[in-house]
Amino acid sequence: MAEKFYITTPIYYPSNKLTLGNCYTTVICDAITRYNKMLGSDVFYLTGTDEHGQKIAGKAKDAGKTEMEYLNEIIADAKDLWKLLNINYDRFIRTTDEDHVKVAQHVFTELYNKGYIYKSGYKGKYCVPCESFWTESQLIDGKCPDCGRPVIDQEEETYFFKLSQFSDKLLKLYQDNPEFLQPQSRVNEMVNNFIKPGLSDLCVSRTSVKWGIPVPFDTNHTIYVWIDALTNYLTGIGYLSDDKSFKKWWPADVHIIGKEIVRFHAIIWPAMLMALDLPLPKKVFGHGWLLFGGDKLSKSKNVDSVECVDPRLLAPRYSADAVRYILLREIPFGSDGNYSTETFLTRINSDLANNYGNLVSRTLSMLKKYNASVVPTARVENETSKDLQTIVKLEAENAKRHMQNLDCSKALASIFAIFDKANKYIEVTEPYRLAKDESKKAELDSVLRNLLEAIRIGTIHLSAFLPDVSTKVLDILGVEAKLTDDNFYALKDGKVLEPCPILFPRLDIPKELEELAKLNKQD
RNA sequence: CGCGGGAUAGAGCAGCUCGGAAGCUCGUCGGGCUCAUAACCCGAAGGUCGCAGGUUCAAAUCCUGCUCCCGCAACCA
Repeated sequence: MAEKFYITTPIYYPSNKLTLGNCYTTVICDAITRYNKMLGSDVFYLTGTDEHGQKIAGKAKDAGKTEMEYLNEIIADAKDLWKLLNINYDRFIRTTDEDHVKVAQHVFTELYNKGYIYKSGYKGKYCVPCESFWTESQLIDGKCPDCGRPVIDQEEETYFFKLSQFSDKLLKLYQDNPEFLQPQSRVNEMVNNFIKPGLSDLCVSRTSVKWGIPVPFDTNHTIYVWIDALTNYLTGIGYLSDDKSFKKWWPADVHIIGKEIVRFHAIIWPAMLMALDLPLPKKVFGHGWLLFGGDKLSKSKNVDSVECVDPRLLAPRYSADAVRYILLREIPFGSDGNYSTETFLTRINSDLANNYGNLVSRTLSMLKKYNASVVPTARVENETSKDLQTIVKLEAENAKRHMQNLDCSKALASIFAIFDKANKYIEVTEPYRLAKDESKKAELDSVLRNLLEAIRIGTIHLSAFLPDVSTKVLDILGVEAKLTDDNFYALKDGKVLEPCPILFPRLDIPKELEELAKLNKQD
């Protein structure tokens, strides 16, 4: 019986088109999904969008559209983007989906009936034109941080969730389950910043925000973001609508999120689930950010004007695999990482074109020249071949181990160590020299065979990360993307291999930078 | 003293838990090879490991103080 694995991205806020930063989380989850499937797990991958709130309503109004008109356009773009990047999600959930509205309302009512939600008042600084509440600390020079206009004291009737009751339970959760929130530093942050000082009750409804899900028993209120957004993880797998599915998938195995929303997922979300008597997710992982020249890539900052970071432009030009690769490889998992177009292009050249692409190319080329493209059967074992096999197996194991820790970056480093070793193996064995001596034919065949097997094993692992190129190579080799046993010789003896096209053309980086800058200006 | 993270070769990072000859990738320079996508392989240059003290036979690694950068700071995802 296959093990189940339920993984989620956050639901993104579509106040603008999704960014490369959103792609980061989504691609990571996709790679983890594919890898786990390859290991034989039964995986459910949920992603989607959080579509309510003041900002969306305002954006739609500015564009002269209804909320749904506005949202449908952005969501269509998001889905196109995921298609472009080969994202294999199982469901794209929208908080405006009918089943989700029911879940959010059900959860709100349930919490109310259980006595975890009560009605009270919320006092705060209010900006009338923006229709937004702000805290004292958010104000800039005592004025609205959004529009810079003066704010007034205002009280609003709201419902509160008794978050304050959960401090001890959350502390115990972290203590009993060190795996629950990762990386570990995030736990300290939560405990020191929020739990130790004491949790306050949480405002869970608004009367001032109209674009939202109505509180079912008090329709003057809309359900505020927390209950609306977080419960998507329940809706996505059939809570209330498909009991069998829900029982199969819940609890989530991991919520992959950005570090900016750790608080919601590590404090509010488990508290809500405890109140509902539902099992808690097994793990919440708060990853770092894609930094762009030291800044966070955000929807509000106009980084596009500085450099091209639009995946919609990069993926068609350099392949989805290349975009996936830079995201998965360059940022150490759990920390922030720097992104720049130059790094991106350099990685394509050095890792994808030179290391991997060229390895495949030179191997198949030698196979064609020296053995008529036929997979050789000879197996002359010696120290060199054993060394290659040892490293390949070791790094394959390392990749697997890193993926158990969700660390795509390190897993890819291990996989590329396989290709690196194969390139060195060619240097040591000098097949082109063996080819000149007919008495060395068996040795030559053996070298070619070992190279093909190393490529096969590395590429199988790679297929979770770079599905397009891996499929191409594995098709040529005639094997499936399955992590099987440790057998080094799995290719079919005597199979004739088709020639391989250039997998990643080498780029002229200065020229590409120039062209990208031009394309960028046109937008 | 609000909390957390960071400061290591031109760039990006690892090493710090459990002190013991400073490592990886890219770039630069030199050499080799020729199967390959001017690719591949080998070698070299380049660092007072943020600053100042302390512990120790020995500190990037432990302790103390300081400087600078980034994020969070409760209802802004």
